[in-house]
Order: sequence, then structure tokens, then C-alpha cells
Amino acid sequence: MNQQNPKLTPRKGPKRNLFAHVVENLGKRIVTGELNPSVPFPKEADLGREFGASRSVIREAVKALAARGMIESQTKTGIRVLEAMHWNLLDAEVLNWRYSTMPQAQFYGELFEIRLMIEPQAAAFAAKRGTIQEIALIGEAFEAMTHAGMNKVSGIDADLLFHRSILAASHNPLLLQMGNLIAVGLYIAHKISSESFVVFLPKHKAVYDAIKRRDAVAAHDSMEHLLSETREFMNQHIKTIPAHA
Amino acid sequence: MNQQNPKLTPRKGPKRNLFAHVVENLGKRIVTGELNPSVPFPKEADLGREFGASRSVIREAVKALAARGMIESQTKTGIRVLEAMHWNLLDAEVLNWRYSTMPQAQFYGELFEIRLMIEPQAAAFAAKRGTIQEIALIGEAFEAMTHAGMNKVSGIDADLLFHRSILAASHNPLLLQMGNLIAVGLYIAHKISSESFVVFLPKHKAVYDAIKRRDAVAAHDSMEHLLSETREFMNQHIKTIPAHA
DNA sequence: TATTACCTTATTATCTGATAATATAACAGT
DNA sequence: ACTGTTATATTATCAGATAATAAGGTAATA
Repeated sequence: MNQQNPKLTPRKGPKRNLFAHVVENLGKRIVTGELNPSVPFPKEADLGREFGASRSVIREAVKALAARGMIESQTKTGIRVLEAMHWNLLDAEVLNWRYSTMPQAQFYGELFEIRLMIEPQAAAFAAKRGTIQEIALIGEAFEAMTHAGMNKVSGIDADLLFHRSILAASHNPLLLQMGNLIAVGLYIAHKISSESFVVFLPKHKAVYDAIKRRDAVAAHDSMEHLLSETREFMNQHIKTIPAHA
Repeated sequence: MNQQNPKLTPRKGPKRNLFAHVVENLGKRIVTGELNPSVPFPKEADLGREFGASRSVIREAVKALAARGMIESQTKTGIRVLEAMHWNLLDAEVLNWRYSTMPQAQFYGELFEIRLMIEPQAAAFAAKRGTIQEIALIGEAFEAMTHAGMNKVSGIDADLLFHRSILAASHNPLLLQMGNLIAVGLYIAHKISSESFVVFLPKHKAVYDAIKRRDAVAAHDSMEHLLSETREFMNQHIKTIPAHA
């Protein structure tokens, strides 16, 4: 009965998906530190008033954030933000919230540090353990990259698929979790420089070839090389880009 | 009004925390594959009947699982389980569900592969970037380990704190996420062999000393050594243990 | 036959207004 | 100062609505 008035929310306002809107709004406020463990968190009733949402929606949103380790809710005590060390930073949404509220270079730096720890070893595992079918999927992703040309979206998709296929071929389910991280990384990379993945096609091929011929050491090193070069390339371009949207 | 009857749930039954019980029950059924993308997921109404819970509780539980990437819910379509690649496997709860429903050795193997990728480099970063205060915390955690003696719980706590402090000193927030993974790993390790962390005290000290003297290479190598030795030790003991509880 | 437009329906999304449980705070008694 | 009791604010759960939406069926049309 509250937010329905079209004059109050004339356009662009969160019409449907109230739940998602509340989650995103609170999530972003938490990652920016506007809501933090030290300040009192709004009560369910306050949130309902603020968003013009019923208590059900608010409670569901609170549970969704709690499942990501960002808040905790207790009878009588109310809701409170947890320390950042408890957050599920590899969750796709949390990654996006952080990305959209952090200095681009810093976020990108964090991302690549992890990728450099994970992906070379994952490539080595893929070379050692990947089935023929799994390795064929890596090849298909590479083919898709070559055919994407300058098409940005399909380029990102293919690039992401390439890296995800390697994680899948490594036969460690925990590694697949890193896919989200790579996805955000690629999104940023292509935003910074759309031709980046064309430039690095040969280096992707080197990784694929190494995996295909079961050369774990070469797979490791070529992946490490690809990532280092990409990071270097981005560091040179990132300063030319103003603060992102 | 349904499950309240004390005769139906005489003891041990999920009296309070209905929400947590539903989340855990569904979560475990999903990780075991009993509920998977191919089979139709129960509707909200069915779940409410099964758990003797109101729709509110069911919906909140669904949102909590959806936030972990395990299910998706859509009007008219209903709920469906997502492919495992979308799950937040590093979430503390998901880790526990998987641990309690997987062969111990396999789970432990997955875990240590990741730890070996992450922690040596994290130790190197800690040596390079850690503040004096952060490194002091690592030292305190080590002291706590030495004083824990054979006290299992405080030993695990101190051990976990030791590794977490190193992650924190690495100054990459994404690495802190790995803390959950280490926590489960330590829990299993001490279950397999309670004296393990006494045996490895000197190797922990080596890591701490290297970080304290800002020797990144030594920090990396000593952490790698500690983890490799621990894994080896566990592999020798793990077969003597029957399937866990 | 194939395609499009419309209608029906099952299911989740949201709202409203209750009662119950519980942790903090205030208070009283020693 | 300490300990036990009571009040109160807040979340937890319940119950029963209406609204929105996507899937499937049906009919009109080319």
C-alpha cells in the first residue's frame, strides 16, 4: 500500500522484484561500510517502512544476506553486520557489489592475485586428470573465442567458458567455485580493453595445447604466463579509464 | 500446530530453529544428490507439510539456499536444484554438509589441494605486507597452540587462528574466504589424529619465524612444507579410521 | 499444417495481522 | 556488590489472504 503510488516512484524505481532490490541495496550498503558492525542495523519494521515492503520480503532478504555471512539476526537483539572475514566474498553477487563500489584497480589486483594462485595449478591438474571429453570442451571454448572476433559478449562468454572448462577438468569441485571470480575478472578486463582477448588468443592456445598433450608443467607455466601478461596489460590500460559507472 | 505434539517429536527432534532445520535438511539432501536438477523439487506447500512448518519458514529457507547458489525459484515453475558448479562450496555450511555426506579421504584430498595452492603464497604475502600488529597476532596464535597441550578444542581454535591470522596479514580480503575451508580441514585433521597439531608445532614455528623476519620465500616454502607433511601424515592415518559419524 | 492469439491454471511473490519465544534491560531484594 | 525476577523490544513462527507470472492448452487464422 505504500510504494504503489506511481507519483512517488514514477520510473526507474523498483517495481517488481522487491526482494532482489532489498537484498542488493542492503548488500551494497554493507560492502561500502555504510552499514557496519558498529552502527545499529535497522529493525525489520524500519526496513519494511524504508523499502515499502512487507515484513515477509524483508525477512527473506535478511535470510539471503545471512546466508552470505554478511549479517546475523537474533530475537530481541535485532540484526547486526558481521565482520568482513565472514562474508562469502566469492559469491557472485557479493563480488559484483564489491566491484561496483571499490576502486577498479584495487579490486582487479585482488582478483588476479587469487587467479594466479589457482589457475596455473588447475591447468596442471586438468592436463593430468582431464578426460578426453573435458579437454575437448576446452578446445571448443577456444574455438569459440577465435570465432567471436570483436564481438564483445560472445568473446567474454567464450573466454569464461575456456577458463571454467579447465577448472572442471581439474576434477576438484572446490576449484569450480573460482569461476565466479574469473567471470568478474573477465568482465572488468573487457571493459578496460575490449580487444584484450584477441591479443591473448595465442597464449590461450598455448595453455590448451599443453593440456591436450598432457604436459602438466607446460600447462601450469603457460597459464601463469597468460595471467601475468594479462595483468600487466591491464595495469597499463587501467589508469586511462576513469572511475567506472 | 503440527509438529508441536510432543509424542510425535519426543526428543532430539527439531523443536525450535525450524528454519535452520529445514535449511540443513534440504541442503544435505541436495549435496548428496537425492535432490538434483533432474528430479522435481517439492513445492512450497509440500515442504510446509513435510516439515510441519508455515510457508514463511519454508520460503525463508528457500531463499537461504538460493543465496548459496543451490536452488532457484520461479513463479509457476517452482523450485529447482542448480548444477553443482553454481554452489558456494566455500560456504561454511555447505562445507559441513559435504563433509558429513562424503567419503572422508576424498573430501580431505580436495581440501588440501586448495590449501596447498593458497596458503604458501598467502604466507609469502604476509611476510611482505603484514603489519607488525598482524604478525604479532600470528605469534600469539602460535603461543596459544603451544599452551593448548592436548586440549583438543583450544588446540583447534588456536591452530585455526594461526592460519587465519596469516590470511589476514596477506592483505587480500578474498583470501580470508579460505578460512572456512581451513576450519573444516582442521576439524577433520584433529578427528583423525588428535596429536597431529602437537607433532607439527615446530613446522608452524618455522612459518611464523619466516614471516616475522620478512622472508617471503622461506614463508612460502615452510608453509608448503607444513601442509605437505600434514597431508602425508593424515593419509597414513586416515585409512585406520572407519567411515565417520 | 503451422502459427499466432487468447485463456486457464499452478506456483511463487507479496501483503496483512496475529501469537510465541527470547535476550536484554530495568528493578528489587538481599 | 550480587542475584533473582519482571518488563519489554525484537525476531520467529503461524495463518490466510491477493497479485503476478509463466507454462500449457485451446481456438482462430493463414
